[in-house]
This record gives sequence, structure tokens and C-alpha cells, in this order.
Amino acid sequence: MLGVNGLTIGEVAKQAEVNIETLRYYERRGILPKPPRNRTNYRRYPEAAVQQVRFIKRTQRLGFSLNEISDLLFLRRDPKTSRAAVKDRAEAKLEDIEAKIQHLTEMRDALAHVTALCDGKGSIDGCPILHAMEGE
Amino acid sequence: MLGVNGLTIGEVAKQAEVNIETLRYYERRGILPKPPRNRTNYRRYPEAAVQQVRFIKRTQRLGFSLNEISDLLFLRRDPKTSRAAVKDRAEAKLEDIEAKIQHLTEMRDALAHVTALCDGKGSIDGCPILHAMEGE
DNA sequence: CTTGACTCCGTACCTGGGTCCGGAGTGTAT
DNA sequence: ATACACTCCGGACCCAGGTACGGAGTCAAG
Repeated sequence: MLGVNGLTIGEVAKQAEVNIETLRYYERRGILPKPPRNRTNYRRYPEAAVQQVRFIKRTQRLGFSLNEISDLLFLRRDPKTSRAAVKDRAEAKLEDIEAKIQHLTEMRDALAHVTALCDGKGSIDGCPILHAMEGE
Repeated sequence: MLGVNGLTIGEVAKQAEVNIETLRYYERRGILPKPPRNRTNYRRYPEAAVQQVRFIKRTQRLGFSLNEISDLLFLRRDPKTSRAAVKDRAEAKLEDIEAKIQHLTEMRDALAHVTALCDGKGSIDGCPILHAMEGE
């Protein structure tokens, strides 16, 4: 019934595959526009809301935080923004992610090195892994 | 002064290069043993405490959480523990880290793909990066 | 008209690893 | 003796991104 003039929060949540609370949270964060309300104060979302939420989720999966996403949305609203501004954000994020990969790769190598010291036999006394963690 | 029979918390913090609050936090978490107190209730750490804190920090740098580190410390205390138990932890953590690298690598590739769509020229209208984030 | 599902709101809670606060008590150097 | 640094403690706060709670109001179907 509400369907005729807008989607309820539950309908948007289901279609966008997020929790209802998440939608209210995004609204508080200012990342999702406040929808109009009906006479009993229920939110009535335009159809486009589902796409907006999916945009947020997709962009999150590319590694952007909600703050960065609001920033992007803000850019998007302003017709004076250049494409370069968006590209800059994307490239900066790319560097972020690469730095994280780099860091994890170093951890992995160090841990693999330590793990390889141990043949898994014998008691914990003199365990070479713990020894490596203790020693400098 | 206090040095004769133990290190003050500030001395341990300085030597181990952590914050004083961190030491008290580790103690609350049960990851650092409670040191004895002097007559005015000041902590007096044994010299070994510095090495213990360094162990925690080094192990953290290998990717272990504080919970996992307590687990490791617990194993270490028990002479019945086998080296295999430690090695299992290390290998599980290695897999964790590799999964994270894998995930970030997928993000990076997806984002690089999207970023490459844009030549950085023109206004935001029809920006191919935003378009890709919007579209499915 | 009642039942069950849905929605409203503010606030508290969660994970992880700390950091900071503030008032009171100590330690030590001059 | 006085100044200044250090320590004590419990609890609040920080980051992110939500999730849960609970009491009240609303909606659609039978």
C-alpha cells in the first residue's frame, strides 16, 4: 500500500540487501538523503534510494570509507567538479590499498620465515618460533 | 631511587617504547603479569618485563591480535604444549594474512580497472568512475 | 477487532587497541 | 620546604561501521 508513493524502509533494505538500521545510520551520517515522510512519519523512499545504497556498498567494496564516500557524493553533486578530482580520489585510494598490501606482504614474509624454523616436533621448550618472537 | 629493586612503570614504558597507559592496559587484559607493588602501591617491574613487552609488540607486528598473543603466552607457560601447537597458530595466522592480501588484491584490481576508465578530462557529468560505481 | 508485522526514536552496545582525564598521593632535587 | 615530575585509579573517550534494545505507534489481513 505504501508502495504507490514510495518505498518503506524495509522495502529499501530488502532490495539493497542491507539492514534497516544501516539505512537509518546512513541517514544520520548524512550519506543517504533524508527521505520525505508520510502523515504518520514513516519514511517513504523514492525508487532511486535503492540505487544510492547500492552505490555506497559497491564503493565500500572498492575500499572507500563512509567518509570518503560522502566526499565523493559531495563532489558528484557539484557540477563544477572536474573528473580529475574524482580520479585523484581513486588514485589516492589505490595507493592506500597498495600500501596495505605491501605491509601485509612484509608481515607474511616475516611470519613465513619464522614458521619455517620449526619442524613441529618436540615440546615447547626451545620452540624456535617463540624463540624468534622473543629474541630480537 | 626505585631502580634498586625494580623498574617503575615509566622506566619500563621508556625502555620498551610504549605508553605507560599501554602497560596498564596490558595488565588489565591479563597479557602482562601483575608486577609486585612497593609500600606506596607503585608497580615495581622486574627487568624481564621490558622483554615481555617487546615480545608482545614484535608478535603484534607479525599480525597477531592481543587475544591471540595471550593464547600464545598461555601455551608457552604450559610445559605439556607441543611445538606443533605453536606452529599451528603461526600457520593459521599465515593463512589469515594471505586471505587479507587476497582480498585487498581483488579490491586493488577492481579499483585500478575503474580508474583506468577515466582520462581525467572534462566535467563530472558522465564521469566514468562514478558511472562504474553506480552501474552494476 | 485483533493479531502480527512493520516503523518510529534515542541511546547503548560491539570489536580492538589503546589514549586521556582528573584528583589524590609520592618521590626527589634544590 | 617547595616545586615539579611521577604514579595511582576508574571510567570515559577515540576510530569505523554498524547492531541491538525497548516502548510506543501504525498497518494490512483475516
